Amino acid sequence: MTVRLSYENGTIRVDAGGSAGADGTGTDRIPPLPGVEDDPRSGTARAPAYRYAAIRRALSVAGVSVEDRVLADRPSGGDDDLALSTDYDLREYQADALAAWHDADDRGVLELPTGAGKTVIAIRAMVDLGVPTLVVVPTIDLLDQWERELDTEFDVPIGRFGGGEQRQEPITVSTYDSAYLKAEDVGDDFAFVVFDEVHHLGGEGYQDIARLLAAPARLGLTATFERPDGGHETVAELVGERVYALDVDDLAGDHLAPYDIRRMEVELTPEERERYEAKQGTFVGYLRESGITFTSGEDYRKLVMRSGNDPRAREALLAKSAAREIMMNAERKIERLADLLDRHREDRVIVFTAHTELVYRLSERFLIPAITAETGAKERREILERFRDGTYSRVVAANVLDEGVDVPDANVAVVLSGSGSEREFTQRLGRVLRPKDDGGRAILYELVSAETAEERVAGRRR
DNA sequence: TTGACTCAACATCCTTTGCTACAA
DNA sequence: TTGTAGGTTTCCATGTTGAGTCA
Repeated sequence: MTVRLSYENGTIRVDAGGSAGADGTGTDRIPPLPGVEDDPRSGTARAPAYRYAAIRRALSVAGVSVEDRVLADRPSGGDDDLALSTDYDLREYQADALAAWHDADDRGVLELPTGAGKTVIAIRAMVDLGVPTLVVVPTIDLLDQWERELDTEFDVPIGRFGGGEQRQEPITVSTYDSAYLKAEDVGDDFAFVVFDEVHHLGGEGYQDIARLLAAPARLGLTATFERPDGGHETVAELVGERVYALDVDDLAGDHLAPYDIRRMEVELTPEERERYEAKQGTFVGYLRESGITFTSGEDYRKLVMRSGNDPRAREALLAKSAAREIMMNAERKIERLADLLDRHREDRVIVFTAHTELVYRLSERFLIPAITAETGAKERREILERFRDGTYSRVVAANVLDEGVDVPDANVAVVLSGSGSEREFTQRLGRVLRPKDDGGRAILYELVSAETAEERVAGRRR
């Protein structure tokens, strides 16, 4: 018996070759295959495309002969294997990471800190496999960076999905958004897919990108694999398990700058304290009265749902939000920031906050260029360029510089306020860890309002 | 080509206690 | 007596991004 595999709209179609089975599906003699189910509408059996590699393996184990048309139906007829080469030499840990990935059948996630050279490993993997490859990235900025990098490294045209262009080549870079829109059409055109910042793939909609692609070889890159919502388990199913992990401390002092984290507590002013306690009291009081207890973030979502038709729940959430704003934007943090900026007059400083309004206040008060979501692409480029060439020695930003932006190196970071997200914290720290020419240490200051919920928030992210 | 706009998607959003009704 | 679920079929607010549309 021969089983025929082909790609159809994001699925792998499975037909028993030659004669159809008695039930008309043509699948009655096929051994059980991972993810394959009967599809009565088309009278065949099929599985989500991401199961392709597992199906191949199962058929091989069962000793079934296979007529595989999945990747062969590409425009080029499958004859487009690429002769790629690279001049990059991998560092020892990069080579170890790549070897671990190959050992896992060319699947899996590498968790390495920002600045560890994840791109280089991916390029080497592309050279090793020499097959059509799709690279998926979260932002236009990263799209540009990858395109430049691949263009310099390889002697083949680089395709691009995103930022207003839809140009496909054997090696193509795409945003997650464009990949989501095109995955069904191009799902059988690539034998290898690289997901940069792969934690994004845990998002509800983005998961479909990986499901619709047939590419048997899959590489995920991230600095922070685990997601608070457990989405990394889905990522592991779609891309492969985490096969190699290093954290910042494994590389600090060697390939990354040595660093110190200094937490500084500031007191709320009496007026802030009064407002904070009132707002926080409204929130906690509501929880107590309505018998709501928190064991996880899930419970918070339930409260949010409840607020849709319970005015008191809504009032409690608004009070919580106001309390958060008071502790995060405390007046004495700004005074402390003034001291720090004074102390680090000779250094390159990035100030991070959680609220845009505070960014503009700090920008006015200290005459520092500001970057928020409202800052246009052109202006943002100019500010970062001047920060890079030394015209500016400090920048204040909301959450925009956390990820996916090529930020010039700094050696001091001041986190005025942030979420409890471990990812956000790791990314912010990563902004000061590029090795210094003089071998100097990087410093991250974390300003926390004493005796507020912020102490717990700050504890959660570390 | 650029810029302004809208829209959709994603991420974070959290407390220190122990009620009430119902099923097994 | 003990164990368990708890509004049903999302979304209080803010920040950020990419895609698409239109002038």
